[in-house]
Parts: sequence; structure tokens; C-alpha cells
Amino acid sequence: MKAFHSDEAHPLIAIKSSNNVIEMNSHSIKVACSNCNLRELCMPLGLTPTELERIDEVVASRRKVKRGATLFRNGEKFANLYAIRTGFFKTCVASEDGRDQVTGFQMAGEIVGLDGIVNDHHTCDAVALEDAEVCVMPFDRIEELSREVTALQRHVHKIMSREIVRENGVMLLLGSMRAEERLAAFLLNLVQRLHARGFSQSELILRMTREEIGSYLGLKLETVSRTFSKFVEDGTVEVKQRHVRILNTDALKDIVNPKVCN
Amino acid sequence: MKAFHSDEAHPLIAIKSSNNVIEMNSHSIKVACSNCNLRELCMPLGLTPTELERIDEVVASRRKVKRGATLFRNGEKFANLYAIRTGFFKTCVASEDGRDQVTGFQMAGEIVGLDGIVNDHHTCDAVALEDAEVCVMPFDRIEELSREVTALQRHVHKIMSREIVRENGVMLLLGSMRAEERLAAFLLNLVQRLHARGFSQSELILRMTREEIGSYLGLKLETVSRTFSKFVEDGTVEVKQRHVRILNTDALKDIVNPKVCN
DNA sequence: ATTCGTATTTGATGTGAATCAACCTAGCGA
DNA sequence: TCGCTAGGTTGATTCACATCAAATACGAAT
Repeated sequence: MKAFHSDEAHPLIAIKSSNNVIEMNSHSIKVACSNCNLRELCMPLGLTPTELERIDEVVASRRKVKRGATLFRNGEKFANLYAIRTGFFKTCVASEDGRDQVTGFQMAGEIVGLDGIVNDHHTCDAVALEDAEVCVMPFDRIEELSREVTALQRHVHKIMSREIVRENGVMLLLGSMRAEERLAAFLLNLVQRLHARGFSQSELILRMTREEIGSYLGLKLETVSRTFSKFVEDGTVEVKQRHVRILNTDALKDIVNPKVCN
Repeated sequence: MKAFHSDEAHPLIAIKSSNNVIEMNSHSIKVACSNCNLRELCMPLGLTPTELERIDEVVASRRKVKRGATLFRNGEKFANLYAIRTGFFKTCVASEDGRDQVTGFQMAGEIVGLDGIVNDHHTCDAVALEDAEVCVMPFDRIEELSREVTALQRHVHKIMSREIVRENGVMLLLGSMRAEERLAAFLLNLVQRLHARGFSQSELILRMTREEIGSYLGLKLETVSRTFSKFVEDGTVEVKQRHVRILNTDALKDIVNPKVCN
């Protein structure tokens, strides 16, 4: 179990804590993207120093969100985008009759709130799956600044387009994959994003319940559990509660994209 | 059958043909949003005359796409967004092993191509389901102009956000609805969008095959067909090939959002 | 450590949609 | 007019996942 990935091992969080704890307590050091270690994840690259300084203006403040609390809720007035600094979120939409669907899981460096732009009101809930902290970025300030800083404008467009493409992928998953394929794709996607943040390529801690995974994948929690068990039997992964170790990445890839022999 | 909706009855298309046929043949009249009758669908409202004139610059040209032809294809270099003037498109993504998934159906006034922004390459195909014509809008020109015309900037953001929200809805559909609910939601959505374009609230012509509907809804074509038959039996709709008349909109709504008695 | 509640696993059974297959229908070109 | 073909319907059967149910494991609070 000790071999499983733990919070303490997260390089980003480790680095962050070391220079931000004081900052948050004293309210003395300026909130700034220019020295944020997540910059390359949530902000454009290759900015001039002056541009960087201007970019700092998009972050109005920071906000802590306790595990289980909502960052914003369906129906709430839209005003800000949020860049996740630490923690893990889910976003979910609900139909009138109460069914709900997890539409995504977001981690450090990712942006949430884009759904609110169209109608000036959010159309989904963003819930923290662990204690989290976000940068609050007033959208009108983003729009203002992206008129002046071309790189920011481009970046905002790319972020929105990326979300559209991501959702296209989820539609493919929901529309045409079987349970095993869905879970394999899910695990590969998670581990790939964690790896991009300095985590292991093969180990991860799930921040969400089987039910939330199921909701995201269009499966019932029992099916998620059974499918995990199947993977364990096959020797593809090791699972201990929410600790997952991928033993055979290629096997997972083969499940997602079955090789046709012809 | 004569009661069913036909192309000739489409007010938008009728109006359009009357003042654009010559335009297209002679290449003499300038391509312009400012006098396009779809303006309120694909462009921001409340522009000053000067702004309107500038907006015209975003449309570089028009392009006709034959039924069955692609407007752009997965992997192609991204350069333009396209505003649909006439006709009907589907967009679809494909997994490596050949499965594909229709991610949306687009009609007059809607924008396609947003998927290409992130990686400078398109990640889906856009296929015309009937002879179509689009406005070609070079994206760098859009970006340039939206730095100067705030209303355009806002509009671009809203269009992208709308697409994100739409896809959220499709995820809900694919992840948690049963066949009847999916098809009912699909019909209601189509007829609502057509109605916003001046068509009937109760009659429509499907431009896509049962298989394409099935792909969009995560169902097999046989299931789509059976579900249509079920609706017909129930007296909810009339179906003659691709001609559909909705007899009981409320019944469809009840199917999508089942009333709970408690 | 004990207890409680939530999360998870696993088994037995049911069911909605997929699959396989046959047939029908409309539109189209020769 | 006659096929021909793509699209559509319908029936029989299968199967993957849902549902129902019970047992177990774990974390938080005491």
C-alpha cells in the first residue's frame, strides 16, 4: 500500500504548499499567475514579461472550497471562470426529474465555469471532491484583457475548444463503448492527465466514488465495481479501494481500441 | 402527405433564394452579413452600423457543399469557422478502430468548426446531409476583429459556451436515458430549433437516416425504428419515412421528464 | 477500541437494447 | 417498365448491463 501514490508525493502540491501557506494566511503577497507553478497548465506560454504582468490582473482572488462544497451551482449567476490550483472537482448536470450526470472531473490547472457564458447563468454544479483552492477570474476582466493580449485571447479560445473536443470524446465513449472499454478509457485518461502533472504513469488515487465514476461513464456503480474486479482478475490493474495501480497499460489500450485481425 | 412540411415552405430559404441566387451567379454583390437574413441566428445583435460593416469582413467567401460531401474532415488543417446558410450537416468523430459517433446535427444559422481551434486541426468530420451553402470565416480574422468589436468577442464566447452546454445535455441523454426518452428528446430538440427558424412546431423532415439518428443517440438503427413505431402506436407521432408529424408534444415531454407521483 | 454510516463488492435474476435475419418500400437509372 | 439498391421495418433470439439483495470493508466520530 505504501507503494501507492499518496498526496504527499504530489510534486505540484508539495511545491505549492511550500510557498503559499504563508501567502494565504497573511494576505500580504500578491496573487499572481506570473509566479504560479501551474502557469504552463492554465495560462498561455511565451508571454513577454509585460504581458505576464497584465495576465496577473485576471485573477481577482483565490477561494478555498471544502470537500463536498460547491464552487458554483446550476442556476447561479455567472461571473467568473475558475482555475483550479489544488484539489479535484466534478461537474454535473441534472435533468428536471432529478437524474443527474457527471459531465467531467477536473484537476489542478484546469478551468471550470465555461458553461455559464452563454446565458449568464451556470447550467451545472461544480463540486469539490477534496479540499480545493481555485483562482477566481472575473470573466469580464478576461474579455477585456484578451482584447489587448492576443496570446490570452488565443488561449481562451483554445480552452473552450479543448472542452468541446473533450466532450466529443465522451460522447463517443457513451454512445458506442461497452463497460470495459469505458472504464479502461477513463483510467487511461485520468492517469495521462495526472502524469502531465508530474504524477506516476501507473498509479493513481481516485477522488470519486464508484457511483460518480458510473455516472460519468453511463454505468451503474455495481457495473463499475464488477469491471474493476474483472481487470484485477485479468492482472491488468491492482485495486485497493480508491488506490489503483495499472499493471498493464497496453492491455487497457487494447481494450479501448480492440485490435481487429484481418 | 401534402400537409407535411416541405422545403418550399421554409420561410428563411424562400427569402434567401429570392435575393441571393443572382448574387451567387454574378459574383457581383458583396458577401455580407449586414443584409443576411440569418444574421440574428449567427451574429450578435444590437450592433452599430459601423460595427455591422466591420463584421462583414469576417466572411471571406461562401462555399457550396453537395449532399454527402464533407465540409472538413478529421485531421485537416483548421483555418475557418463556417456559418451554415442553407442545408443540414452532421458532425462525427471516429475512434481508431473505426467506430464512429455522430456528435451533432447542424442547421441554418449554426456554426461548425469549433473543434479545430485547440490543435489547429479538425478532430471531426462535417458532412452535408443535403446540398448546403456555408459562409467561410477565417478564424484569424475573427480573432482580429473580435479584439476590436466587443460584441463580436462576446458572441464568439457565447457560441463556444453554447456548444459546451449542448454537449453537456447530450451526455445526460447518452448517460442516463432510455431509448424512448432519447428519441423523444431528439425530436423535441429538432422541432424546437426548426421552429426558431420559422418552421412548424409539429412537423419536420428528417435529413438523416435511422442509422445516423441511432449513432447520435447511442442506439442501433433497429431500435430507432422500433421506437418510432412505438410512438406511432401510442398516437404520439405520425411517421412516413422521413416525414414526422408530432401529434402530442406533451406526451413526448412526459417521456423525457417522467412525472413522478409522490 | 466501538459504533455508525457510507462505500464497495459480489451474487442472483430481470430486462432493454443489440444482434441476426427476413422482408418491405421508395427512388432511380437503364 | 423493370429491376436494382439503399433505407427502413419487424420478428426471434441473445447478451450486456441494470436491478435487487446481502454481505463486507472502511473512515469518522465517540
